[in-house]
Amino acid sequence: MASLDTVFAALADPTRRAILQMLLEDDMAVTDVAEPFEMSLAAISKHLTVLTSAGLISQEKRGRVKWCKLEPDALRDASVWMQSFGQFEAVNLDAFEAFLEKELPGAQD
Amino acid sequence: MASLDTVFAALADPTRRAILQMLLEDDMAVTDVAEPFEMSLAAISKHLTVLTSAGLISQEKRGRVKWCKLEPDALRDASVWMQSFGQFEAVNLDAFEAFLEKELPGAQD
DNA sequence: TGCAAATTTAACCGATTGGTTGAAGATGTG
DNA sequence: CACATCTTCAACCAATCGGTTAAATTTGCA
Repeated sequence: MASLDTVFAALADPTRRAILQMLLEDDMAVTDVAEPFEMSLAAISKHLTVLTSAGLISQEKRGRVKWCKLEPDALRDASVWMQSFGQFEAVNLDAFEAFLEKELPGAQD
Repeated sequence: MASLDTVFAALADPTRRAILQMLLEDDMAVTDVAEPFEMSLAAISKHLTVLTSAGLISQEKRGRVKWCKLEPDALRDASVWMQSFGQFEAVNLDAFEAFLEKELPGAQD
């Protein structure tokens, strides 16, 4: 399971975020992922390795071609982590804590 | 306005995420932020600079003491970006609960 | 077989990161 | 004023990052 560290670090690069956007459309071969970028194929290959070890994509080789597939589930932990901050004004935090306490008996402040 | 790059990069470090967690409780002075960590005050000061330039916290000096305050709005852009991937529109309380268990084992607060 | 295509590996590079230590600034207090 | 407290700055260090080029590897095909 990839850590929050590796997920956030993977998302911190604009090239990698653009790759994820592209893969939202469809699965792609490495060469096709690299095409719009003005950098070497080797650099894109490294970016794809980073995304894979963060669990954000998976890669499957069929013949000569390695297909890249988005794995959006990997964003769940990161998204939950962020939204716990982003919405703490919108939701009633005291009520939320009360909820947690009810759902997790023994969890004290 | 801080970029997605700097926000995600700031979140990619566990010390900085722990600092944000602490600031969820209340505003804190730099020295108090540093107290639980086994690293120098200068290192924490650098982490706080990173968080500030990402817009995730603000710092205000009153007297000798510089107070650190969480700025959760800075997560909105990043959150919106992640929402473009679909299934993370709302806070899922069950997922949040599971996440807390994983990130802070035995320490619900 | 022999060549072209798809992708990774290796070696290298400069910039950045996350940490250290020690000194230096600010600012309250006796 | 003298001194302690709060925080940053400066210099340094090893490790990592994002990129390069060139060579190697794996696979498909005429």
